[in-house]
Amino acid sequence: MELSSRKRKILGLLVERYIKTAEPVSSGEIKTLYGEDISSATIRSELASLEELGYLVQPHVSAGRIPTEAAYKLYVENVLAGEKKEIRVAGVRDYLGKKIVEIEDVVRNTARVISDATNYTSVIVIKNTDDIRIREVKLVEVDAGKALVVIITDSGVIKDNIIEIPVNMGSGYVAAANSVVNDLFADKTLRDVKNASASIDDEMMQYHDIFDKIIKLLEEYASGRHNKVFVEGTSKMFQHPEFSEIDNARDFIRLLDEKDKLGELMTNDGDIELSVRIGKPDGLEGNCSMVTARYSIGGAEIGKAGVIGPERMDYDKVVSVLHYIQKVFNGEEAPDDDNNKEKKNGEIRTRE
Amino acid sequence: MELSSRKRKILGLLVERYIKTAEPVSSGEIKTLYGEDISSATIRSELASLEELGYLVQPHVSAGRIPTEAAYKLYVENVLAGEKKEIRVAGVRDYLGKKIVEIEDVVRNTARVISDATNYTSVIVIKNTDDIRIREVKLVEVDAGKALVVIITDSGVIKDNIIEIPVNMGSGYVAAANSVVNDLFADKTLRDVKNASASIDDEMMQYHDIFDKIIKLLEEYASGRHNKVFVEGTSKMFQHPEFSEIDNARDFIRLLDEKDKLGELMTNDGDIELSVRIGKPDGLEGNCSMVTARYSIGGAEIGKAGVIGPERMDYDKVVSVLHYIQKVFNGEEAPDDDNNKEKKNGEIRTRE
DNA sequence: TGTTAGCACTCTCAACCTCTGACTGCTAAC
DNA sequence: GTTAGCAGTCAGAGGTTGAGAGTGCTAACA
Repeated sequence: MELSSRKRKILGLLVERYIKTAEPVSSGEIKTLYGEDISSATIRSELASLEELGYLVQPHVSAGRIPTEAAYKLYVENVLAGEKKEIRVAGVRDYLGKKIVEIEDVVRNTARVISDATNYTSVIVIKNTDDIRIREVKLVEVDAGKALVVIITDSGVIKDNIIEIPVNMGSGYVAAANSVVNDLFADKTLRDVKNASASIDDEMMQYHDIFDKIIKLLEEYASGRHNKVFVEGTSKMFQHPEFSEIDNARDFIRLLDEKDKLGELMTNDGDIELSVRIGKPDGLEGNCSMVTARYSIGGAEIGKAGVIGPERMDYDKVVSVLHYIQKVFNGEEAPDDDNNKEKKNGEIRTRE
Repeated sequence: MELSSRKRKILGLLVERYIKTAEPVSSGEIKTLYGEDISSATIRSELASLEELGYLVQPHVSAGRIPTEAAYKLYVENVLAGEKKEIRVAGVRDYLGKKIVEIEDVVRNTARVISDATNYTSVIVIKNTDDIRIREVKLVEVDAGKALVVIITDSGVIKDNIIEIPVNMGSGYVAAANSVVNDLFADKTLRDVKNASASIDDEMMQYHDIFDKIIKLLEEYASGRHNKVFVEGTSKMFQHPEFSEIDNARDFIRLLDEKDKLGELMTNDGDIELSVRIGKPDGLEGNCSMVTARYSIGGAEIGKAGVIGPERMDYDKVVSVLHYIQKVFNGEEAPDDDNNKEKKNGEIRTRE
């Protein structure tokens, strides 16, 4: 169904207004915002028609209209199709200057920056993909019978864990195992390694046990069940009126609290560069929306960075911030001029 | 001020009742709980007197009484002085069986167990103390000019971080630095190391830079500003009626969200084995109390494990659970019999 | 002097009403 | 197709009322 240009403009104005005020928008308000001369009665009949099409609802008969999820969807399509505003965020590039750093620190900082810039809660998942290239695997003896496994990848140290090793094997054992393990793993992707696990030859049999353990570790790592999830700015939710509703607040906190589910939810949106999920239809309880961006360091996908907030989210701003962060991560530095273009009005273009 | 035995008994019953129901307790209710024959009028006059002493308040004139923070304090003293119930928690000993494991996993698991057992939100802080003994420091070259520092202590791998190292120093450089660093650091406490940092002799000067960086890292680590804070079971708060009040919920979430402050708060209670902080007088906004227990692995203090919940918290249960966890951590396994003693009644004994 | 029964009093809470203001949908005219 | 005008609807604020809960006080009693 193709919306008329006037309907699109009215719907766009209404969505933006509602995002700003969180109050139902009346025909009179839109008349003021519209610019050209048009009566509120005309707008009312357009609103009635948009309501029939499923883009608007009235909380009650004498109230203004609020957008439905369908309206947000249309609005977001428009935001994504349009040119992104450049919202440059202070402090990101500083700590990203040094390329290889402890990845968790980068992530935590980034999450905080995103949350502060958007005023929403931000979530970052370090995705455990098969495609990360292992640069080196180190075995470090830590205690009798225990060794620390450090896996160094293209994008930093992403995993360290303790495995048990045979005791009383002589002083050279760990060093030898180290070297053999490295031969097998270095410069392969996790995917390669998993496939190669069958082809261990006789000479290596004495390290079989260690191989098995490391491979198990890698598999567990790659399976995605151990996604690391970082949440920052939880309390920012209370700045938004929908979460004064205790039920919404509870659903929101529950979503963040179940980190496994959250990680799963964030990573299961396929190969989309920037995905937006809105409310119940997308599986989000408690009047929530979620915008997630895939991000990479040096070409390899590392995970997802996202923002969780009310359905009535400032998608334009959030998309811009995430887009900027994405660019910085990929090393495409943002231009240095400061003239942030403002969109003229909120007209929603339907996709042809 | 010494409370009469009857006052103590009444106050104890009232506190326990209120912990259970979250409703103001009336004189009639206490009459039922009291056992011996006593009229509600008598109880009323005792209640009036306890109110005058600051142990009780009335939400309004025709309501029952609720305990003040002072009353909780008295109650908690009684709980702490008494014999702890043995609340044995399933699942703790399993993963604690293996002594050296990735410490973060243990902590996360423990936090979850505590939260599930108590039905409150649990927090664990890995405290960065000067007293942990360094067993070994490993330098692992990660990239040109970058090395991973792994510090292995008595209680596991507690810190890993990346430092920059000089480039183009030849293949043996890192290995040599490794050995020199180890000579300096191995088998010392963080405190020792900090004091020794001045005494670097000439022969070691070429590694001066690396020393400095590692020491800086250790200092930063020991300064407590980088306490690692783990929170589990945030959404459990919503099971307790005080957090239907949106203001309380907000204060609670804010407390958990500011991890640095929270870590500071948890570790700044001195050398007390088990500390209880109740409400505003103890610096907790939003009708919160916090019970924290010092815990150690193999004698060395690792950090604090705690529970955060409403002032009206089941202190008895929480203290018991934390006490049990503490014992398991210290390797004193709990006895295997199942007869959990129930306290007879809630009489509060004032300290002599 | 401590304890008790009885009663008047106070206050909350829920139900119910009314009034006002906000917006709408509809209609008739342009 | 657009508009002015108007009747209709509803939420929310404010006020009233009655029931229920629980107290404090008093006077009598052991």
